[in-house]
Amino acid sequence: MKIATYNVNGINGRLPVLLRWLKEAKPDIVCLQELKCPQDKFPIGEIEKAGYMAIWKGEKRWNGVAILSKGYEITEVQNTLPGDSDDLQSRYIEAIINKTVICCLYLPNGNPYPGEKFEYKLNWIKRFKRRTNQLIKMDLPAILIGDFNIIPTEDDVYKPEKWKDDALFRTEVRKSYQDLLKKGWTDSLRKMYPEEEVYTFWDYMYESFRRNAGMRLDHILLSPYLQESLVSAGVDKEVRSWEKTSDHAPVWIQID
DNA sequence: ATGCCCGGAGCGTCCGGA
Repeated sequence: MKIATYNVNGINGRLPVLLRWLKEAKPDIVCLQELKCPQDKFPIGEIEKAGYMAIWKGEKRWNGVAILSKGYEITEVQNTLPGDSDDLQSRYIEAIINKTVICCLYLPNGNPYPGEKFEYKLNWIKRFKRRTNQLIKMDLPAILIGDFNIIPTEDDVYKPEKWKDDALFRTEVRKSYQDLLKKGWTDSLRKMYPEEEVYTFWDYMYESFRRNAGMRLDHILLSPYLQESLVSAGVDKEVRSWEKTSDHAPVWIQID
């Protein structure tokens, strides 16, 4: 089973790129972030024509997450992250597909630091950890997948010294990612590529892609139940070079 | 390197992103 995540940065503007990638990469399950479309503007017709079922949680202008599946039925578990009924941002959707819990997330960016947005990010992480700890206790096949907006280590960004006080790289944010790994979650891309440079995002500005000034923000974490099932993983970096592309590239794993 | 690029909303020019 091939499972992928792709921050599309606007699903309607990105539709030709998304459909081309789906056709070429043939993932079974896809988690999308930054739909940037209201609930009733999700292009479900085109997605179905491409052979996928979908569930999604839109928002008028920003955020928005979706889960696509080819062949396997999707059972939605929840489409908000529990723990704050005042939080109306569409950043979390969870489903069971092929007996596996798929947690699709678009974790807040948190910039500028310090400030309200950074505090919102820390709170969101706290709520997320409550859910991930529940899943660990249940000892079942589960996957945390999406745009974490966290650069896990100094090896995951082109010039770490420039990002010290950025919300993507602050020590407390990095620590929270390491805490997930300590609880038993496996960073699948890092497991498959322990030494290599793995970037998933390149800014539109400053010719970042040409200079390979990238960072690793999109992650796929496996519950202990699944850690021996990981077969392969990768980043479809060439998609970042296509016309009218996203600033993120698709990331995928293959599990037994 | 963050003034520089994008998408969305909507029609001038913001906001948010990372």
